[in-house]
Amino acid sequence: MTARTSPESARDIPEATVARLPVYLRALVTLSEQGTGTCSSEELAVAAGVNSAKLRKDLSYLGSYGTRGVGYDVDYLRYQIAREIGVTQDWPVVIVGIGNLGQALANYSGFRSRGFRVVALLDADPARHEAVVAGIDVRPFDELERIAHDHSVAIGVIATPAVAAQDVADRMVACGITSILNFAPTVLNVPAEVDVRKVDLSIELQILAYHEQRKTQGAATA
Amino acid sequence: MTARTSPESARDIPEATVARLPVYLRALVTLSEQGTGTCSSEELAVAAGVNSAKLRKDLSYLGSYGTRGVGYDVDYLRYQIAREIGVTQDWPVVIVGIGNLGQALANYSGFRSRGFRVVALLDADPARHEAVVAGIDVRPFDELERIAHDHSVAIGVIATPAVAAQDVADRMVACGITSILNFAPTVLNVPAEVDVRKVDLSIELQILAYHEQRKTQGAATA
DNA sequence: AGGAGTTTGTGAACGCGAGAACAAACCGGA
DNA sequence: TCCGGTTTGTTCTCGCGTTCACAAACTCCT
Repeated sequence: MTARTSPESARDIPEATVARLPVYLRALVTLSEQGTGTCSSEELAVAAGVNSAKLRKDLSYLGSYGTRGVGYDVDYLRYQIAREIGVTQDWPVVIVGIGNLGQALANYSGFRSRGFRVVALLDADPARHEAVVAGIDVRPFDELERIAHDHSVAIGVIATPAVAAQDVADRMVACGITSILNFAPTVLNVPAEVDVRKVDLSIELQILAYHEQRKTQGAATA
Repeated sequence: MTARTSPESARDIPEATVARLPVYLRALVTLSEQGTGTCSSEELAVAAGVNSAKLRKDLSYLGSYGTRGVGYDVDYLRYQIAREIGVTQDWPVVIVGIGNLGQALANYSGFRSRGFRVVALLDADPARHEAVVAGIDVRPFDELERIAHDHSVAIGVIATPAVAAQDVADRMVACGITSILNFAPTVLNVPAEVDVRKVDLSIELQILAYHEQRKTQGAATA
């Protein structure tokens, strides 16, 4: 029987809620560093930039970690969310494509502090194999299989040009990587069991441009 | 009278559709470069990684640009979407915070090719003011007001550390900037008329980690 | 010219997420 | 122990987005 009621919550959390949990977690870390021991849903909601009703509903999917009339214990809730997301454990990550963006990612401190450990930087260009970025040697892309196997890597980051991204993704999937964060501006084709999240810098700007155009349109047309 | 039925479509496009239009645009550019003159909704949907029914409904908000029994003229549809988004015009953009990420953004060719022109790179750190990134001088942050005014900048990009982000946002808003793309891992407080879009690298990884944990959980518990 | 085949555009049903509103539960003081 | 004040957890309703399914419209072939 397939774990019909797993002991520790984790039934099925709505996707929209999952996307907000890291935001709550960051807000809690900030509150904790400020020395706040307890906070209400209203305070935490303001810190996270959301509605307090939505926040409470989100947290209710994890369980009842608050106390009515009091609020939430900051450190306790912080741990519970971290455990739910899975950042209490250590996630080995490999980054492929060490251009400007890849280097920025490798240097980003927000990864390590949240349970992600960059175990390798790979690039197909031999000219980059001499480099050391963020204290890590840049290695040839061909070593992907060995590294992924040795470190049991489950998460891969693609920061290559668009043309190379699909090949990289195919190789990653073949290595047993089942979660991919894709910064290349292209649509990746992967098996259904592999999760892909896409971050496209120019798309975000275009969405802003659309709204900006609508704002100024009225004045210009008049 | 406030343009009650503007001649060229643009009634009110659902937010979810707006977010996908840039994806369609990129797929159309790719098809056009491959020499494809016409495509069906099914072909375009595959290229964009979406459902064909959704694609057709999205396009229907712009108008009837297809031909039944035939499909869409690639270049024509491409122009219509580009015009709707607003990338047929030129958008001056200022980037604040020229660390690793800011440099990556400045060098990103996807901006210029889509109508965005980086008019200035600003940084508060004097040590960076000697640098030239992507052919553009890095200038002191204090010049924001002058540059924003001289170039009529409406869109700003924040790539600073989290602690500086709110100050930068405040100054941007005071300059008349009404659209902000925020890469700093913090919640920005801005007036309602200012659009903010957030890109958080570590949040995306955390979402992947959550699903990854769920995948392996069953096997580990058994 | 007419019919078979193809593809768009849209009406309708369905499911998910957001927000309001409230009962249940807790704390502190008398 | 009881009561007022506070805050959580949850129910309910509403609106948006997705998907199905099909009529309308176009092309091509005979």
